[in-house]
Amino acid sequence: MRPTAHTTDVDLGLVDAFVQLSMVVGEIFSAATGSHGVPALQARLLGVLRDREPTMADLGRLLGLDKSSTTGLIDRAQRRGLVRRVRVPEDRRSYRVALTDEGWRLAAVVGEDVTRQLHQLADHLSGTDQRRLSLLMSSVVHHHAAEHGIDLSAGVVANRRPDDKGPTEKTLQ
Amino acid sequence: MRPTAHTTDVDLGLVDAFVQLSMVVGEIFSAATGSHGVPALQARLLGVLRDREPTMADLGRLLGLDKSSTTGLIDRAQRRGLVRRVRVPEDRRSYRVALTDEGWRLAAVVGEDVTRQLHQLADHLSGTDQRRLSLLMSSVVHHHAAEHGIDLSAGVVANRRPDDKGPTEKTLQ
DNA sequence: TATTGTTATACTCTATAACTATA
DNA sequence: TATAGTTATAGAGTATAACAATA
Repeated sequence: MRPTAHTTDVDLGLVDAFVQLSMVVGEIFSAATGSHGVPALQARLLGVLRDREPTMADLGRLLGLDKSSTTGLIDRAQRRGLVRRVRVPEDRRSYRVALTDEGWRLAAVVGEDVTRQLHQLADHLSGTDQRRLSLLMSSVVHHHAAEHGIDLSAGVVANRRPDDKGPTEKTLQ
Repeated sequence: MRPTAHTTDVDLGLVDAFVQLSMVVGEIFSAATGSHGVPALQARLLGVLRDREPTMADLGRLLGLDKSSTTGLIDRAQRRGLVRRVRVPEDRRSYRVALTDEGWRLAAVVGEDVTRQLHQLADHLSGTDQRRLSLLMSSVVHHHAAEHGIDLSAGVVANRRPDDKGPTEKTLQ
């Protein structure tokens, strides 16, 4: 049960390891989505929309954005043809945001790319250490979410099963 | 040597744990630096400058920025009174970027704040699990840096010893 | 000619305040 | 009045291309 040989690297210390890992992951994420022409936040949006068709206000809560920031995000994503605004009949002030066909396509390919590249980040670790790292990071994330009343289900680009097309599969093809 | 009780939280999986942890750390970092009126990138700049007095080109390499982005960053930081441009006599095209007194002061208080808050992020884990997590994340960072020829010494806001005033201590007070 | 750095331009992303339309 | 969303504005951060000054 001792760590694999690689974990004998110099310890950065908890705080620097947090910060530097976070920068590495952020750079990989941005580079992967950018290589498909999708800015990082819009890629995150695609991931969130694979699971739901939120209103603008819902989306602001899920992504932690001000309502005006949400408007701007959806404007830009709509200009790229990734999402559309769908009127809500019950409340004519409100929209639901949904993926377009192009949005579904990009969500899939970008999600696969991000998943593959982030897996490579840990492929030098033993299976045991990979599971250990995953559990410890998950524990930190859950602990933080619980302390701040955050809904973890918002998800990211990478967290969908490949057969899960989401609530609007009728709009596909 | 079994994990502590908390690590029995639901496993997000390696990829989602990477992404969500990276978002949590990024948010904590931004909020901590923002509470002192310092935008995140400028805070990272302060951390880097505690260790050296780089030229604009050095800085671009250290932070992974284009030279035009570096110009913009130093312009903004200078406008806040955090850094100054120092002429290099040997090459009159070049500047060195150095912290001002206010820059040194803010680098210290912001660094302490970030360190404290990021430590809290893992304070529910046992000492053993904290060390394990630190080592595993360090291993991932080192592995990634080695594969991409990256200089890890760039550092972050948090990685200085409190007694290390850096190369320009004569300019303090 | 090559390098250092700036400027012009164009995006993305973020928030505050004022606004419109609907509930 | 309160809520959903947009607009106006301001600023941070990113990059590409054209440029000036120096090596």
